[in-house]
Amino acid sequence: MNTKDKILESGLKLFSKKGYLGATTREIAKDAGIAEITLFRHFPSKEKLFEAVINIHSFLPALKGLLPEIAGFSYEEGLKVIAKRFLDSLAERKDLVRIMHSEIHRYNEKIHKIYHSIINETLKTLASYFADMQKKGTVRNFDTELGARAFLGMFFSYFDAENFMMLRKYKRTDTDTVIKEFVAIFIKGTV
Amino acid sequence: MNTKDKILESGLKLFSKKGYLGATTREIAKDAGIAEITLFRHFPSKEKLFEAVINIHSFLPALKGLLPEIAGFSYEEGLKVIAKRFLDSLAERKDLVRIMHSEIHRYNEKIHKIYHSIINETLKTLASYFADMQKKGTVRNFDTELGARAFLGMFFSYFDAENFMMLRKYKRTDTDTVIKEFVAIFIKGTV
DNA sequence: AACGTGTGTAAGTAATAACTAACATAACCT
DNA sequence: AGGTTATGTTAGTTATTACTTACACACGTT
Repeated sequence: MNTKDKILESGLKLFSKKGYLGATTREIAKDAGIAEITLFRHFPSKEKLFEAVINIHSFLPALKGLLPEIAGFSYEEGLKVIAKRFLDSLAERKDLVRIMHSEIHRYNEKIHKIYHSIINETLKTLASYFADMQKKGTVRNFDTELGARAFLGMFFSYFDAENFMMLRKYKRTDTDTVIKEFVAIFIKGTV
Repeated sequence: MNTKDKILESGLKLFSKKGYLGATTREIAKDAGIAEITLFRHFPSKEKLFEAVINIHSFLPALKGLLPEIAGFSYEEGLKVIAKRFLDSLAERKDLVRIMHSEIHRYNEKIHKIYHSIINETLKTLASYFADMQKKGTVRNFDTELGARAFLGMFFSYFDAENFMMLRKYKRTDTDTVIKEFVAIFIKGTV
């Protein structure tokens, strides 16, 4: 791995562990196994490094291409797949989600934009799925965007509690149970 | 208001706005309208002040005595009241919730306790309400604690987005709509 | 061999932060 | 009146941190 990537990796690690102010450039450099000045030769400032860390892990929502994939599934199976994919996606980007969650209100528009694009795109994907289901007559009439928020909200909140609040009442192995129960509630609530 | 309270108030305000590291003692003192050294005369260190701020606002949620209150209500009305009360409760403690979200990793134990007291008590209240409803035959059989998490998760996530992520797609005045829609989904999903 | 590029080491600067020392003032209690 | 208490003012100290300067080493290319 080249120097720049090492710095980015250590940046992600330490920013997510200690926050933007808590992580020092010295520490990041040390963790990356390079000299501090080398960090500044690659990134003009700590802030630019932070941005780079965020941007480099900014991903296209994995759920976007999901609609065609689940087109043949039943409503229940479709929702289960979406829920699972959503939780997996969050878990993969756990560190990033944590940074954004904790730094978002004191850090400027760039983070906002990225966060928006992640959440909004997911919401829209889901809302359009619901709209399709309404056209087909599978589900009743309801505000599709609110429905999407309700659905993802259940799972995001679960993820949040599980990973950050350490409310480990239900262990990781029970994720499938959670998905099943939440999806069941939602399905009966919308059909 | 006496000096100590002024310091605590400014502490809450600035810690929640800028985080523990981001808020300086000078700034807190200035905001409280006192000399910096007076702050240190009341609190031996910044960390002790932070603890005091957290502890002073740590209180039991108002939802505990809610069950008897909604005993005569319909299932739908009961859930609406609980949702509203939960959202109001979060809104009242907005600053504290924000602190907990951003500083939870640095200060595990204390923040944990508070978080637990707010969320857990609400969860239990709700779960026991569901259990009652199951006994009465109003709702179907489902895991009451998971149901409570699903229900509150929808609203917590909504609150989170509304207040911290600034996903202001729905304005504050629409809260009633959100409650109505979420409750409708949940009711149909559990009856 | 000469040069550019990427890196390291060592030392340092400037700003800021937590926290302190010393002394003054004003209010209140006995 | 005298003493205690809570506060202010001013000017520190000490530690840390983002960021820099200056120089040297190693490597590959020409």
